[in-house]
Amino acid sequence: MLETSKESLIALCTKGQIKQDLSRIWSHTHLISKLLKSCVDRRSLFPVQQLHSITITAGCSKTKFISNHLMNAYAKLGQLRTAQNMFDKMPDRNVMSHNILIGGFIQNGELGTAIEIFNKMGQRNSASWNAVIAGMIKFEFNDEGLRLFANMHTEGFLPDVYTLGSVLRGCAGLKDLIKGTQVHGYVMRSGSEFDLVVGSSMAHMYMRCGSLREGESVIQLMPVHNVVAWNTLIAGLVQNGCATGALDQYNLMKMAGFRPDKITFVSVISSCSDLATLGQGQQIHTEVIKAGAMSVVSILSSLISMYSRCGCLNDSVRVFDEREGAKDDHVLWSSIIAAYGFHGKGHEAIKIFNRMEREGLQANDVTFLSLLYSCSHCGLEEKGLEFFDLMIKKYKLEPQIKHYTCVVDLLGRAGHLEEAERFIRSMPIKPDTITWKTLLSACKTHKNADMASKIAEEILKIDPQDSASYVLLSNTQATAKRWQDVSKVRKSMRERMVKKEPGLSWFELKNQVHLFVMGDKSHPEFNKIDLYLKELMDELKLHGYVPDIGLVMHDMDVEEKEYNLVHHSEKMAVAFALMNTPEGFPIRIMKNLRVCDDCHVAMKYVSLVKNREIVVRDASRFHHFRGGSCSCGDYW
DNA sequence: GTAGGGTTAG
Repeated sequence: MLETSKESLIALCTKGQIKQDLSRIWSHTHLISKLLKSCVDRRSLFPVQQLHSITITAGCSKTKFISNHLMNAYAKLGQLRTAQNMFDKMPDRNVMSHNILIGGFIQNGELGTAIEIFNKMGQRNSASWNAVIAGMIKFEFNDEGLRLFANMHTEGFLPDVYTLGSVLRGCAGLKDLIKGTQVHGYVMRSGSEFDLVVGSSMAHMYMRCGSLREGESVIQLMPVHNVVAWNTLIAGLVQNGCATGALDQYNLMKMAGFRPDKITFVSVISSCSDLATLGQGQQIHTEVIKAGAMSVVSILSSLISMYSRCGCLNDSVRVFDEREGAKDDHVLWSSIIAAYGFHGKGHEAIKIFNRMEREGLQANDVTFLSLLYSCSHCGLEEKGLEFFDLMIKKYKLEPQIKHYTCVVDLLGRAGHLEEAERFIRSMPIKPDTITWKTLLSACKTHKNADMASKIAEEILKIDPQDSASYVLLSNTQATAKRWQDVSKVRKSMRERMVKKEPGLSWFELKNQVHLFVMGDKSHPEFNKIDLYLKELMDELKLHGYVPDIGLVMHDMDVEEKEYNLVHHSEKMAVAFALMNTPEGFPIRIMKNLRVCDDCHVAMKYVSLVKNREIVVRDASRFHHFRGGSCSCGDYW
């Protein structure tokens, strides 16, 4: 049929390297289909065109088998118009021809055209359904994808592992636990729960819906694992706030003989960010270098963020400056802007943004969010409002709730409380509890107890169980010495059974994390710490420290109040750190809530009296205490 | 043909 010899055909597609398995193929048509496939894998279009003309000369270009494969190659290599032309001219299209074209359009982002082809198909098979369902879910039309899954079922097609994988991804995208659990039922009935892809997708679905336990058990029940299954588990743990568990699984994964890939690294680096365990972060950074992955943009952005959140801004800057690979990736620029902002260096953040504009890089919504955040955290109200304007007018970006909340923060921190409230009420999006809480926190900073009560009401209308708001409100009232109001807040908390989130601080010593819970005596060295704390506080008092007992919520006498204040988790952590580190060694402490006023004052005294640099990361930012003052300028 | 990830307000 074909004049061209086998060897020259193979040479054409494999750059002269004749492969054993290819030269064993006898049928020319079979060989051509194999060669086309290899061209797609190597993403080279030229040999495809060559093969096309050869088949035309040989007169076999119109056979169904060959033309389907040619069309597939064109479609996969982005030559959709050519593929469609062939499709239109095909005398006898079959289901496969349709499916190929659908897949091609989906891969090239033309979902609409793919759906059109699907709708016009007279006959479909499971693969046709799978292709459109996967496409819909890929482009986040999850609802539509799931609807199609139901249609597929009513038309008598049985879902296979491809269908189930896509559908589970759709449920994950929608965070729809109910639908996801129903699909779990299908999975069990079809006996595909042990399939690697289905299992990982299902575990991912559960974890995205917050069902950590179910996700873990799906993974554990799988008889065979691969890197993706491990990654699903590790990422699921971090995303559900279980960073310690993620790092444990990471170690187990390595012990089981799996090599972490870029996605594993991203997840574990982000765990170190959450825990602010610098030592482990550095260790993983070394592993990344050894694995030769320092040019992967997602890893670099995680590293920049990790170092910043561990209190080492210099290292963030170093990773950014020495970045290999994509120098113009806007995510890296956004990361470094956020890193500066996290440390209260708004002017530096703005400089980076200006450089970004000069270099013609496209800032996106995240860039602006980081920028607004940086401005509000160092009192650059005017600048921040300018950027908000720039974002809308010049960059044509539609602000999201997060951006609006930043603006509220900008206005509120600067003391323009009424303007902030007006701004919230005039927003085109409905404010959420976070937006209101931002304003409430500004009320506390500026000691406006009346407004605080009003704003707290708004929040409790949306979420009556929001403990942080009760605490903020009560603290604001306490600052204004409105004791009756304080007890009113506490009463309603009791009535509604709202529990205050306990204050936690932790400190990393020799790669081990020591956790301190407010008022908790369970640390093995509690007695020693307690004794040391007492001495420390007395020493601070000699230098002028006065405990701010107004902040303690409970009805107690002065001595008890002081005792309570002394056992705030960050004070216990700093005592433990002072006891266990050499003189002059900087101390890094992390806290889950915002640092309280009294601890903030005490830390300043500690840094002065003990001549130590203390870095405290609280729920919203960093505080660098040195020589009796704090980098936040008492503004947090 | 299929799965898992990064920067981001409080």
